[in-house]
Amino acid sequence: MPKRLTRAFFKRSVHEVAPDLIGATLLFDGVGGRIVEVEAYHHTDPAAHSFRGPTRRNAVMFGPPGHAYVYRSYGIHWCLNFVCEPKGSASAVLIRAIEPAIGLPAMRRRRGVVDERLLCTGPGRVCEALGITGAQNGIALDLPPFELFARTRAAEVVAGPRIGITKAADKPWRYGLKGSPFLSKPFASSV
DNA sequence: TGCCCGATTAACT
DNA sequence: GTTAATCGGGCAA
Repeated sequence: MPKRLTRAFFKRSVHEVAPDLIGATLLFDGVGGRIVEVEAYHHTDPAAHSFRGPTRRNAVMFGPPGHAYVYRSYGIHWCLNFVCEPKGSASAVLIRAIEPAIGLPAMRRRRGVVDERLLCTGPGRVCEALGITGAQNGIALDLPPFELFARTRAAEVVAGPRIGITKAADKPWRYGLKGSPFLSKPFASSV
């Protein structure tokens, strides 16, 4: 049986937690799969929502680690983050893609597509497939309906520049499972 | 207050 | 390749 991730797992820098999440299993209300792509947003990072201080939207980022930060992107989509580091540091990991494994019918119904590669490849798609909305903003990651399990085997993690940002776009803070067909975009570097 | 832009996606030409 | 959908935050006026 895989080991559950506790709140202590998130009491570290996003730059440690983010690569460790690759290969971990994320379930929401019994639906989900392995995390194959994430991005780290440190509070000193100009691209992070928390960079300019607390607002009503990003308040959860300034709270305790091990909780979900869910925000609306482009006024349309929901994006799921895991808050990291000691309380107040305001750093988080964006969940960008999942390999669908459990609850495929529910994901297909919510997404309105059949192709597995279109179910959870992208931050907005992950939330739609799992049924996550702003209603889940601030809830704990170690309690239902969330279930998180550590990876059972070592994962080959690749890193590269983050997607869809203009500030600090050169920083290689996007992490992925090497060779996964469920990445939202391929990683440039091989080997 | 008003205007521009953004951690996106799907549906166009 | 481009563009619409749609809203919170930052910043100028």
